[in-house]
Amino acid sequence: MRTPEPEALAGRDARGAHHRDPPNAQPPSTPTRQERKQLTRRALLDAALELLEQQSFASLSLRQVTRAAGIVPTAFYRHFEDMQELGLVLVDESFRTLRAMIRAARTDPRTYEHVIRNSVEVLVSHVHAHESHFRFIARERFGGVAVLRQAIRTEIRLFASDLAMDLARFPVLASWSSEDLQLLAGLIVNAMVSTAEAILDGPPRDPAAEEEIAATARRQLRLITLGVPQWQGAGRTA
Amino acid sequence: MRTPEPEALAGRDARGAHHRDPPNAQPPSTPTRQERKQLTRRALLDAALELLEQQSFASLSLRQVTRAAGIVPTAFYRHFEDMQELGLVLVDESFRTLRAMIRAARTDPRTYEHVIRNSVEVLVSHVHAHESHFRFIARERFGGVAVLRQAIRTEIRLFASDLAMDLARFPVLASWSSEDLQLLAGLIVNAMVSTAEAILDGPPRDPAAEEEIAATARRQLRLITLGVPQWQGAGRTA
DNA sequence: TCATTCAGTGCACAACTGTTCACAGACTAC
DNA sequence: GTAGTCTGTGAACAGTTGTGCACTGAATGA
Repeated sequence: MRTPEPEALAGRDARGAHHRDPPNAQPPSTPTRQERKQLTRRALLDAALELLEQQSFASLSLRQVTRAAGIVPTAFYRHFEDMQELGLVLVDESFRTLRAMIRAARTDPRTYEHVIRNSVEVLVSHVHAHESHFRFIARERFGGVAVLRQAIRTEIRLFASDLAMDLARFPVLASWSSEDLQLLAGLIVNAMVSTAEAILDGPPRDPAAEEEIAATARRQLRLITLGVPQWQGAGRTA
Repeated sequence: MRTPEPEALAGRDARGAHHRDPPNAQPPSTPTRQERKQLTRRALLDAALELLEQQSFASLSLRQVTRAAGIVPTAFYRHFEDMQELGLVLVDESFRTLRAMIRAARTDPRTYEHVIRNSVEVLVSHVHAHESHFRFIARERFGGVAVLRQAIRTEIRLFASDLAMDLARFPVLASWSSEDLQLLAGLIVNAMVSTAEAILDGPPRDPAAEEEIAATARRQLRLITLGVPQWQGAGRTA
């Protein structure tokens, strides 16, 4: 007599469609077949993402996802070969937003102080805007599923390389070797990652606690940048 | 017809006994009942630890553990109430070795350079000596099991506080507020954690790659310390 | 208009899970 | 020596899992 859960397919923000539609807000009254397929695909991804806030990917079952998405288990295979494939899509999605974030942060590369303040702000707001994505990444970075771990690691490395390139545009860093730049970028990425994790692990909606996390992040970054002018090859002898 | 796997109870290094025995190498020919209980308890913990190298705790089943330990599933309850309880014991064990590590590292607090070199070396060797413990911690720090996450977080916080106290003994840092010391300690712990994770995620037994990780760690720490003399309250305005 | 495509259904199966219970038998305490 | 304690056993349970298969019926393209 088990009641099917019809919540998902209709509910949730189903604005995941990639196709260009006229600036007409309403979704088409009679969606095409492909559109409806994309819709349930999104429903699956969103359902997984929501479930992943409370458990890790390794313990997430195909049936849980389909149940939450409002379809029958076997229909899953119309969209993904595997749970693993779904996981990889989530990794990809998550880093897409991350890249959007850093792109936003590097628009104004004036002084350190500006960049720090700006970057931390952008980071915090983006973490909130994509909480489930960030939580997913944080959780699976060292999680039990090797494929996801590897995918995430390469993405983070790419991210750090991007940052290193951006850093090279600062006058103080112009003369640095790319190796040293990577080092610095790695340090900054570490700080940012742990900041994101602190936000996610902190109290849910506590602006004060959050501002303190942000302040700590700013000060950490500042402390790092204070060492920069003193560097000039001194570290290479370490 | 399923063949029971008798490997575990006898095999593995079963030197987990806490009782004082005479410097007689041989284990007693007829171990007492409590001793044998401790032995299978260790077998359970070790089996779990070994399985956790390839999967996360959330996906680790009671039956897997008992199978690997060579006992029947129901016997598990003679030792632990729960899988969760076993997990908490593992957290405790892991941080016991971590604390031993920092204690070893702080024996020689002379100059930065010495301490950095020394600490990194100690870190690397300890990570290797207790690979499975470290991997377990890294994996579950943001894993799917809330209780473990919380336990690990408090332990790390304790660890950072310990470090902050140690740092206070350096002349350059004598005048720092405890808040600033915590900040610095947090930064260092971050670097060390990510170093440990890099070692665990790197190629298994590649001394060259590992020395490079260690070198990066040293340089990261060095860069951080370079900022320290410049600090003097400058960061508080951030 | 009609044949085809295909997202979603429903049933089935074997495998695995956590936990219960009564029981065996070796160690322990008296 | 004997009664009791307690670790490990084995069968059984209800529940969940991934996946194969034949199916339905609506959107699709000719």
